[in-house]
Amino acid sequence: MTTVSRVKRGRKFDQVLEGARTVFLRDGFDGASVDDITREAGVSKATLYSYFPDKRLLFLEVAKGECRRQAETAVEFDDTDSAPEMVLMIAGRRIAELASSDFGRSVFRVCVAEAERFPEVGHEFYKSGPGLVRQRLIAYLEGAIARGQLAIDDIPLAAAQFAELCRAEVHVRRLFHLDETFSAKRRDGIVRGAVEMFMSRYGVQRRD
Amino acid sequence: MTTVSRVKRGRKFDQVLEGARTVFLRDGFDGASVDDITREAGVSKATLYSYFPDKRLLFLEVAKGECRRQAETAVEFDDTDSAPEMVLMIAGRRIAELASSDFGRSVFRVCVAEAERFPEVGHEFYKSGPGLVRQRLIAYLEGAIARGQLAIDDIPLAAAQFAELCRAEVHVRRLFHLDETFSAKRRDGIVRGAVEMFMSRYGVQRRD
DNA sequence: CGGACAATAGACCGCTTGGTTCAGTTCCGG
DNA sequence: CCGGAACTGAACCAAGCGGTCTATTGTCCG
Repeated sequence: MTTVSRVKRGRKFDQVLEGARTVFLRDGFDGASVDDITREAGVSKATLYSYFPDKRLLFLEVAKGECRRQAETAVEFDDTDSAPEMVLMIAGRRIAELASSDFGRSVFRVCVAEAERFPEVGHEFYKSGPGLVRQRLIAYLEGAIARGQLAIDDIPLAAAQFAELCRAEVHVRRLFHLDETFSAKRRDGIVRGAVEMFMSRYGVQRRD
Repeated sequence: MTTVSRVKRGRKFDQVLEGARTVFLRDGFDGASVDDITREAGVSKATLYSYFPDKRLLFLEVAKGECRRQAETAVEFDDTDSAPEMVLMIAGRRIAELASSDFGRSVFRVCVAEAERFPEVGHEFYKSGPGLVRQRLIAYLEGAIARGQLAIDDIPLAAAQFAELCRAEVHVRRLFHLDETFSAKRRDGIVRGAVEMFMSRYGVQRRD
């Protein structure tokens, strides 16, 4: 049971955080009023302010939490023994999925909007999103090179390129509401294009 | 004393727009107060409101103007007869420059932040930025294919891929303040990587 | 030179915001 | 079932907001 430090101080702590999450991701920092948040959380203002000294800190807490959630959805590389085409296809799908999801879009939007005012949010976002993906891709690519499956000189660049290719169009068009959804099919086409391009540049042997 | 005998109506119109531009790009829509803008513009509130009925409309005007400015800086393709490597290298440099410039970053940030509240701003941004680049790239690629310089099946995808490759890392790292500047050298490296990748996928003949 | 009139500065208004306070209510372990 | 901590709801505050209004300035033309 979570009886240890749980019940100590704050029965409604999670409610507050959850409400803040909803409202901040929907309306941004300025767009969200504290009253909105309390209403959404089903909690009184005094309760909210008993947990968080001010709106700023509450926002930072939420933002960091969302970045952590984002990190959890990031790519992982398990079956590193398969052909790079397969591994990259699966990884690319994850990247494209996040880029086109409502969650990914909201977090991105809010972090971009507030990165000037809250630089730490910007860093956290990068570290838990694009940065983490990049890092894991690099690790995989190094392995694949060692295994003789790929030939890459500038590994960090290659990692960035692949990730960027998987987000091509998807990200931007979702951000600016040019497409409200991306079908798995359409996403797959883009990811396949990314893999083909990547392999034709860095693959050690041609395949038809 | 003003030696200028100008059109009476609108002496300070440009001042207002310029001040609004500065403040909106720096602080966003909510972050910018009308008083900030008048102060920056060196103009009174009544003057501002004699030109624009409200803050919303002023913002829209500024946003559209910035998108237009952005469009002016977009790639153009003149010397379409050179080798694709050269043409793409030059185009890619332009893309990477805009992505890493303060101007490009500010406009992007503000448009992302407000695309929810002002959908037209989002559309305008896409149309005058990534969309325009994409469109011109497509036109160029079609020509290059006709000339037998390239072999591409999905042209729009290829265009998106190239643009995205040129922005790899640059854009994201600037957005979230991981790098305050990108040297021309570093940018060139990324663009060169983009061109190499693009050519190894879509070039009709291999070159070493 | 002077009267008409548009452009201006900035005081002003109503309203919302973030944040505080407090008298009372609910919850829960002992 | 008691006592104290957690929670509530509403009232309240100062500050700042977008937007308006008026008194004043500057300019043009007869």
